[in-house]
Amino acid sequence: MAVYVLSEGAGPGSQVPSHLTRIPIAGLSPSSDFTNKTVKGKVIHKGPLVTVEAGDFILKSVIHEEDAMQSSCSQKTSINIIIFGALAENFNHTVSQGDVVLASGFIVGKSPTANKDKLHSCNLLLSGDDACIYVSKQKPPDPRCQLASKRSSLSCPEDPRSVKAPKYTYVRLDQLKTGTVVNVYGVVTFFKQPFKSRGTDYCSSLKITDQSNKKIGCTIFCEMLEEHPTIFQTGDIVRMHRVKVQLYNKSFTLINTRGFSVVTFDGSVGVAIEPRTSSSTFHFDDSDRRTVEELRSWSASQTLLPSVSAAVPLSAVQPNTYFDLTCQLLAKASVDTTCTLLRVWDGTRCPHTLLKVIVEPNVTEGPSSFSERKESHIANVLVYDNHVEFARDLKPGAFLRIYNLRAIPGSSKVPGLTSSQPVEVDHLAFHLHGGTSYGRGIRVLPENTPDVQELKRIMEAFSDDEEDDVSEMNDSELLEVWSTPPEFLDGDAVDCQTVRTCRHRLQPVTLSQVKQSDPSQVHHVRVQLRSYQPHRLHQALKLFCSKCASIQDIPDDELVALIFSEASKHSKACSRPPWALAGHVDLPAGTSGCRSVYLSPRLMIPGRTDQLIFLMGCTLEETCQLAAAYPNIIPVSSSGGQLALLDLSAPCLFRGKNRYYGCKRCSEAALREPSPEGMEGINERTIAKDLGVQLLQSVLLMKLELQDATDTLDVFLWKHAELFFSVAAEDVSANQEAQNRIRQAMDILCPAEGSNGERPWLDLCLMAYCTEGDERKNQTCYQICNTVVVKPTSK
DNA sequence: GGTTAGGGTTCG
Repeated sequence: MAVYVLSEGAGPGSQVPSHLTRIPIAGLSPSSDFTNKTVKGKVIHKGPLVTVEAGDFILKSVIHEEDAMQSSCSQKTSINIIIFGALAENFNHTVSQGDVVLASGFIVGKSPTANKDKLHSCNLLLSGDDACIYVSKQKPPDPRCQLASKRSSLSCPEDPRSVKAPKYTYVRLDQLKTGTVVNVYGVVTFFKQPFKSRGTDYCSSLKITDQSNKKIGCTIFCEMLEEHPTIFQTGDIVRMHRVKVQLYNKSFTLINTRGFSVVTFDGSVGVAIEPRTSSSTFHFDDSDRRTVEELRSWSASQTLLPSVSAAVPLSAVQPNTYFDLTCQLLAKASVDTTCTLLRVWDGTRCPHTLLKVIVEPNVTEGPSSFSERKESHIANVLVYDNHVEFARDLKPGAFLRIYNLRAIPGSSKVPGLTSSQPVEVDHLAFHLHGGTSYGRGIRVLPENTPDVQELKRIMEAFSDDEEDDVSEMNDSELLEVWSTPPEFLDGDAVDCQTVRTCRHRLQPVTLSQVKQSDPSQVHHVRVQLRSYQPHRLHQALKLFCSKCASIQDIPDDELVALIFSEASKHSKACSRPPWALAGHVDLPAGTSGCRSVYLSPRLMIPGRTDQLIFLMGCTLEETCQLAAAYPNIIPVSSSGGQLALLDLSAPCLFRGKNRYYGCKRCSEAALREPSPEGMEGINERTIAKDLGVQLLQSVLLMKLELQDATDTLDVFLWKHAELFFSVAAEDVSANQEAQNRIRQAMDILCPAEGSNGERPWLDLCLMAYCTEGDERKNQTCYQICNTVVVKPTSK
């Protein structure tokens, strides 16, 4: 007694046991013997599953013989079939209307409904061990059927793997149509952990992209947390079924609809494809596997996608940065109603002195003290507001990822019972601010994730015994390991000047192996830096347009100064735009005179009238001086009697020491009145939007020559350059400290010829990819990814 | 069945 699903396309006949013979429906009569006989028909009606008593069922169906054997129009070729017991339940799960079935082991009875339904005068009764139904799926059935096929362990007698589940079709993100319900695949470029909405559900917010390069926002409302996407980091791949395409703010958004389901995969090339889903019905076949692999490979080659991970180990945390921390919770304590202390570690030691928070032992969950050495590896994380509720459910021992954690230097203002720790410059405090901006939140990581496995490996190697520490090795030992070719080194034995922040579980390879590998792969290497370009680090700073992907040098100051002086020559009285108010601003002391400015009356809010000024007739030098006093300056000049923006070769905006440029190709720049809504949180993005300017982004671009015992290799440092140096590219142009940080890092990684410094070994994650441009088509390039320079521990 | 939100850092 079973329902067998036959493989697609083979036709029911080919996989049915050969001792069975098919007979026509029309010729059935109650008296005959039907041992080893079958009838075949399409299911034209499928009744509900009726429970007679617990575990006993009846189901009525009608099949129609389409390729009627020896039949004429007048003959009855549709017949009722009544199925009993577990077979009925099985049939209900497996068979859909439209399927073609072949039944055997039946009894033929007299149909009591023949007069009413005008069907065959007989019916087929299927019950007991002899009854059998072979199904040939004719169309994609309700996806819920897959659950049934798993539960009831349906199989085809010849080949269990031939059970074909329906094939879903997936819409590329540039093919979305408003109002349709679609299935999609995408690489996550932004996400928020589910947070409580004002309604009844939790809300997940994410943005995804695919090979079409379209970025689509998605909003998922589900009451149950487990129904939400299980996203651990940007770069993860999601597959969503039954999301509706809506238009919001002229952009498509995807929102879950009835029957929504989502599966998430790790997005890294080379990591096992393990679906993360709460859905027990989910379907995954070779074509899904292919899709995931293609998206991984494509994503790895995209320099425009956000960093694969913002994850930084405690050993590489820099003050004044936001980062993601993968860690284990050791203990926690409620500080007050809006703040909870999480004591965490990741097995590495932060070179900065960390803030100490003292709480009473009786409010601490988990151990209230640790060995001195372990204590030095523990970070105190203060989580606020909405995160307090989430933290309440966390258990010591859990593995966590804390998103958008902020490292604040020198802060001693901590609520509750704190030590009277003096404010020292090097003290670092970790805050998870309230809200969900930038995906702020906490997620518990399951034990089987690669990240947690890696964490455990590091933690197991941790010893409370100070002597075991590698840093305690004497110089001659260090010299010995440093002069050993990298392929002979144990992965952890050397103090490396860099650490990888990725989760690829890859064995390090040599550069010669890298060169022999296929492109679109990720490699881990241990190398030295032989040389790098440009040596004048300010030349490493470029301007990048995220819209047209062009990259250009930062305009030379002389050129910019020339544009300003030319513009100021032509700055005579001109008609002001109807919305603007005209005024004057005094030049800084030491220079004489004053200059025309224009203001928007929308900004004439007490206390903030000078938030944004349009400045006319100033030299570059004067503008820079005024930028110290006015937070936002837009240089303008007179053009044809009208007030106009300067040529986009010059900065379109000064904000303090920062200058912002627009893309000439992608901007439709014009002087427009600032939008009032922008004034609440005025910044370079809101201003650029008002002016129609596509802002150029500061990026760092360097070429590094790597070497090991086997070969040398030129690689780029671009997409993850900010992570590598722990600086914001934007700061590099205006901030001496950021410039020094890069200079110092490069001096350590690649000491100048003749200096005493040894070239340190570097653990790097390298991404290989093919260039797509016409000129250098199919050339393999390499970029350093997921790698952070570690500063030597301050003595 | 309809609603929630619609990314863009902070009180600490």
